[in-house]
Amino acid sequence: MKQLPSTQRSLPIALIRARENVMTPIRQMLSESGLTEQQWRVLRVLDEHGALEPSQLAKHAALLLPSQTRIVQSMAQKGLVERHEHRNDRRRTVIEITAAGQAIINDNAAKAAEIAAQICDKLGTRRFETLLDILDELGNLDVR
Amino acid sequence: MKQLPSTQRSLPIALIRARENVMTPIRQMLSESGLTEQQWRVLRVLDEHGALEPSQLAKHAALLLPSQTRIVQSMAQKGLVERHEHRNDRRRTVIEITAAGQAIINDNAAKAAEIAAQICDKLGTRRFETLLDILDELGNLDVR
DNA sequence: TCGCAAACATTAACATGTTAAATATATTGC
DNA sequence: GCAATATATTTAACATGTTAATGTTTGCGA
Repeated sequence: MKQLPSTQRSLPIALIRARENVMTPIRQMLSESGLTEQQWRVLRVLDEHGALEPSQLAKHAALLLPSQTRIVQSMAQKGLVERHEHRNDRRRTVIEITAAGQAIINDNAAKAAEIAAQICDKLGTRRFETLLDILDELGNLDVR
Repeated sequence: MKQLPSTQRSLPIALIRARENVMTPIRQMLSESGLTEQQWRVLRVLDEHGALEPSQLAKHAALLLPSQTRIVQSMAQKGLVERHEHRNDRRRTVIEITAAGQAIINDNAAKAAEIAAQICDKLGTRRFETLLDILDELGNLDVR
């Protein structure tokens, strides 16, 4: 019978720790704009892909729909995004970034890029790319 | 000026996706015992290290203390863990797994090991070990 | 001995994660 | 044209994540 791996060598725990550490400087940056990391992801995805339907946005931003619903609601209240309904098919709604949201992207893009670059440097570009490749594979594994 | 990386190649998002996928079968297993993944981590750490003070437990289980306080409280109510106070130094408290908690570990250890082994297999042992190494490094990076 | 600082831990408040149930809208079959 | 179904989204309820504020206890110095 297989042995349970030590918690020191547990993949879920290692993923949590890595994420926690990586997010620290990003959260620090975003707190000055009053954004959470999830709100920042929403803005970045909308900036990158343009207006999206909720489910597409959720896939790109790695959010579950119930969370995203709340997040988009509060962001709409702050004027960072807008919702538009399709005329004929009322099931379809798209979410779009506003000028105010775009401004936040513009204000923080350089610093965010620098933070990402620093992590890449400290890890080494080769290891960094390897990590992204394996994580991508892991995210697409059929775990059943 | 550096470019913001595409969200397709964003480390934080990749970490989230990977974790989400890895946790799916584990959550499925735990739901039958009525445990959350965090409660499972607490049990595993206590099983592995014996009684621990709150801050030590939090480090091993990758939990923030406020979350852990609530989790341990609810687990104590269910009889899965117990708190013991030091006689002389009332600042010090240790948290210990109970027989009922130990039973849950024993009931699920084999299946949890199998799930971990499957992921290792599907990714390939070599890539799996590389991933753990890089994640560990990333978790210990000084990100400032 | 009194008061105060340091170290931990808990509580509080709000945001998000997670699962299940409810809603809404279009499509299909009759 | 209407009921049943399928799909997409939102609500609801509870657990956890995150940061700030509040306790609590001990040890130290005036």
